[in-house]
Amino acid sequence: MDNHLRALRAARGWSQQHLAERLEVSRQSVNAIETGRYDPSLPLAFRIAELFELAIEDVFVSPSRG
Amino acid sequence: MDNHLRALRAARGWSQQHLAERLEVSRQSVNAIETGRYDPSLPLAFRIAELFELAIEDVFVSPSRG
DNA sequence: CACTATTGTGAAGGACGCTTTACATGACAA
DNA sequence: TTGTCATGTAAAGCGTCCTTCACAATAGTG
Repeated sequence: MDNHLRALRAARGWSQQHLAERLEVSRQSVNAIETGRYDPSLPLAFRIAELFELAIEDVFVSPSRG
Repeated sequence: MDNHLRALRAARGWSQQHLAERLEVSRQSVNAIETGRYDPSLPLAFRIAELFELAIEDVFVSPSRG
């Protein structure tokens, strides 16, 4: 599942470390999601969307929608 | 994380088995999500929202939003 | 009664999400 | 060169997601 996390983070000038702290996850988790190694859990996806004030569908891209 | 899956399914008169087949998961997975035993993965949450033609936020309720 | 449909749950196993610790790289400043 | 920051990745461990097989309980039908 694709996502726009790196672009959203870069647009705010945040490091992975800073984003991880705001999300209360490890820096490695942020990195893994950005590099597509795995998808976040649903609760973490909610926290990410809320932090960026976007809908989950605007952060994560369903494969069936391209 | 709370969700409205049971109500959405009931509104369409579907059994857990029928919903599970449409989502391509097991009946036990549907039951576990409905009874709150665990949250779905993000990809499955997308499939559920798409099936009901709703936003993920309209199916699953973030704890931080009550 | 027997039979079916629906739902809830348990156990065991595989794959994934997230952690901590750790090491390596490249960019940039002193 | 030395030091720091940001990033990428690996390993080990734990809990979660999802599976199959299985059994129980309830409700409705014959």
